[in-house]
Amino acid sequence: MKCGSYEEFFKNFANKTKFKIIMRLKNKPMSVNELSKAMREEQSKISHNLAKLARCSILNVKQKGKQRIYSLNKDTVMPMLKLVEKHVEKHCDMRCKK
Amino acid sequence: MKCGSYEEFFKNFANKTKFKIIMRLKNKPMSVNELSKAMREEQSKISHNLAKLARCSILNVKQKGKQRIYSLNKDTVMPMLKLVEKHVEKHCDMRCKK
DNA sequence: TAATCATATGAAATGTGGTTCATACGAAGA
DNA sequence: TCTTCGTATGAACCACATTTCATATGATTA
Repeated sequence: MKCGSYEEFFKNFANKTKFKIIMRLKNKPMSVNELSKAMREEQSKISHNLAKLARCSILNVKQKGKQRIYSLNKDTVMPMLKLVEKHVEKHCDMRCKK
Repeated sequence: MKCGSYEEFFKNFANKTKFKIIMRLKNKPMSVNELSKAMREEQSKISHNLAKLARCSILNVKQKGKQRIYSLNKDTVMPMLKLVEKHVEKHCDMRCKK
């Protein structure tokens, strides 16, 4: 990845938009437009965010005609989310939403 | 934890100061002043940051006389860091500093 | 209980990243 | 090659998190 630091890597999980993208891509790879429509967000917003996610190899891209299909790097992301889930289960108090 | 969301949780790793604190506490628990001096940062800065880390149960606190000793929640944090290390090893290019 | 040490806290100032908007680029088909 | 569709990009703007500074609180000891 061209990601310059651990901090940069983690920023991708520390942001609502990026986190939602990650969640969407857990199910299936998607193009920019698909994501944009599914999330009801501007195309450029999604695009900017995808760029940063891909830069840290959290997502992979492949071209398919005019579209770019983004997919999740599950090897890293899935166990990461599991860890946090466990953490929340253990330490979460009433105020915690998720 | 009183941490309201995954995003809030991850913000602690996505910030230089907080990340440095985490790294320091990998070795041994420390008081606010110890950290402050070791990191050459203002006491209040450290204190503010510690508060957020503790709020998400990334750190634990215990009182010891006048001091408050902060320690790392290794159960969650260590495997988390391992995951990212692996990720970096696999995907990191030349520009990557760590 | 006064003084001191260690830490926390609030608000203002500062810094930084995210979104928006306009536009450019690239691929594919007519 | 012109047009259209899909996506990327740059800069200005905005929102929010972080730091700073002054001060308050809590624990301990003389």
